[in-house]
Amino acid sequence: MARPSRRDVLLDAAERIVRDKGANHLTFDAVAAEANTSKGGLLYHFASKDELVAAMVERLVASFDGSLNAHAAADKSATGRWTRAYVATTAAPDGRSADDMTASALLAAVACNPGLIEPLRDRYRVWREAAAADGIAPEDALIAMLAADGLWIADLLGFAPPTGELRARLIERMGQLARGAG
Amino acid sequence: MARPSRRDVLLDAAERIVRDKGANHLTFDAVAAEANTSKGGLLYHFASKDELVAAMVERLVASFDGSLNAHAAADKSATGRWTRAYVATTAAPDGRSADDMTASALLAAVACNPGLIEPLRDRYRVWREAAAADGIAPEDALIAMLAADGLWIADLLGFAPPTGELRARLIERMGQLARGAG
DNA sequence: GTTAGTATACCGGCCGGACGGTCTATTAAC
DNA sequence: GTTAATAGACCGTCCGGCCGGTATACTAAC
Repeated sequence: MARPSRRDVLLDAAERIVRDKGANHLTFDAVAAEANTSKGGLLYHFASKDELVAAMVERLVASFDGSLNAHAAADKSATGRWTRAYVATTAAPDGRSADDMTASALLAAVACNPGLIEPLRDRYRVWREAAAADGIAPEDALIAMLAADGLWIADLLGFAPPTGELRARLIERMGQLARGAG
Repeated sequence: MARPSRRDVLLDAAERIVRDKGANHLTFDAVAAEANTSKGGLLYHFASKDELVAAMVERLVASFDGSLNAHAAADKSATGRWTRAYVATTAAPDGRSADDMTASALLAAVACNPGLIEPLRDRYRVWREAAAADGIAPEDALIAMLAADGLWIADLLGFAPPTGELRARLIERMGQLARGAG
C-alpha cells in the first residue's frame, strides 16, 4: 500500500475520534490535533464539516464495494454469490469485530447530518437487487444480509455479540441460507 | 410507578427533536422550545444532558421489555417463544413502526455519550439468554433476532427496506426459524 | 384564618467555553 | 515566482450548565 495521501490521514484521524470519543466530539480542532496538523491544514482539504463527513461516507462506500466485488469474484459458485459476498464483507469471523472505520463514518453521518448517508442508501438499493437476483429465494438472501447487518450492529454497539463456537455456527448458518439450503 | 407526566412530555419532545432534526440538534434550548417550556424548567428535571439521554434510554428499555413480555405471555407455544417475541417487538409488519423511541434514544446516546447505552447492553445479554434457551437451535434463534435488528436498522436509516409481499415473506421466514422449522 | 415556613415546579438571563468557519501569513515544491 | 499546503489567530454564534428569583401548594402554629 502506497503512502496514504494526506486526505486519508485526516480521514483516519476523524474516524479515530468518532470511535474513541463519540460522534459529537468530531470537531475540526480535535481532528487536526489527532492528525498532528493544524485546523487550517484540515480546512484546506475539507471546506466544511459536511464535506468531511461526506468524504468519510464516500470512502466507506468505496471500501465496502471493493471488498464486495473481491469476494464475489473469488466465489466459484454463481448461486447466492452476491449474498455470500455481502455476508462475508459485513460479518467479521470472530475476535476482530466489524471494522470501526466504517462504523465511524456511519455514526458521524447520522449524528451530524442524516442526509449525508444518501450515497449509502443508493448502494444498498444496488446490493439488494444483486442479492434478489442471486438464484436463491429472495427472502433467504434477505435474511442472510439482514442478519449480517444485525451482527455488525451487535459488534459495534456491544449488544451481546455472539462469540466462539456459537458465532461460527451462526455464520455457517448464514452461508447455508446463501447457498439456497435454508 | 406512575412517573410524573411532565417528565414524559419532556422526553417526548427530546425524541421528536432527534427524529426530526438529528441527534446533534438535541440541545436544551431546542427541547425546551419543543415542549413549550423553559430551559430552566427542563434543567429542573434533568440536571445534565447525560441525565436527559440516560432517561431516554431507560424509558426505551422499559418499553421494549414490556412489549417483549406481552408478546411472550400471549404466545401459546413454548418452543421459540422468546425468539418470536423479540422478532415481533423489533420488526414492524410494514410501513412505519412505533420505534421512534428506540431510534431517538439510541441515536442520542451514541452521539452524546456511548457509555449511556450500557443499560441496553445489559438487557441484550438477558434477551439473548432467553432466546438461547428457547428450545430451538441457538443459531436459528440468533439469526432470527439479528435479522430483526437488521430490518429495524434498514427501516431506520432507509437502507432499501423491503416492503410489501417480500417483507411479509421475510417476516414469515423469521417466524419459521423461531419455530425451529429452519 | 392568618401567618410563617417549607417543598415542588418552573422561569429566563447569564457566563464561559467550545465550535464552525474566515483570514492572513508562512513554508515547500518545482 | 507561482502554486499547493500548512499554520494559527480570530470572530460570531451556539450550547451546556448555573443561579437568582417566582408561583403554587401544603402544613402547622397561634
